[in-house]
Amino acid sequence: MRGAFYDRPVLEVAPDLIGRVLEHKGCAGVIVETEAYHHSEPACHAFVGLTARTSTLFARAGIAYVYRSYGIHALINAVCEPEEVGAAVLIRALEPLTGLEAMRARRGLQRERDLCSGPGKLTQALGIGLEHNATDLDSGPVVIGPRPQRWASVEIVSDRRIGITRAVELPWRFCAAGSRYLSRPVSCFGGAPVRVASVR
DNA sequence: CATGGGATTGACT
DNA sequence: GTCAATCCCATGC
Repeated sequence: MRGAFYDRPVLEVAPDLIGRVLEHKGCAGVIVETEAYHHSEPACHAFVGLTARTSTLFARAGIAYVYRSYGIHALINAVCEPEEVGAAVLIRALEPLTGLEAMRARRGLQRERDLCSGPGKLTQALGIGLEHNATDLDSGPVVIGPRPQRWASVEIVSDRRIGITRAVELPWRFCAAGSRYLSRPVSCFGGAPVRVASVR
């Protein structure tokens, strides 16, 4: 059923998104880094409860939560869990797959490794903006699709989340082990393999 | 209505 | 390593 993949505990969905493909208007990349956010912890926007801003986080699973960060960047999340739970997975980095020239044009640089190696970078590269807030991630225009064959099995490591000041101790960042396209290397404090994903 | 703080990035010392 | 850009929105008066 609609959004069923996302209507689960956010700590299950976040690692399950590693290896899947984020696509918009012919530009696509493999998700190699995610972070989980849940209304029970203060780093999550939904911690303050239901407001105009967080209404998307408390909406149905399977839609995008896109918000402006530092007045400049658009960050995209996948909304998870039932409607009474404010939770989402932040997409933090992609390995570029298709539409690299359009990505280079939007980013204004050439180096493949720099195109999507950060949450603000990947939205710029794919042309994703605030207008995509609350849009459906199965029907588009921004779509998350299944894992390509070579990503059917991928080792995932967990780590502390990046760039936050509260609930810093939670190991809710998930990365494809050994990926060269992460926003930052995996810290020496995290790094234990959490699981090997299998085909769904 | 005024204020302050970011789930960031890129330029610069 | 430091720091500014820039704007949405939650909060408080």
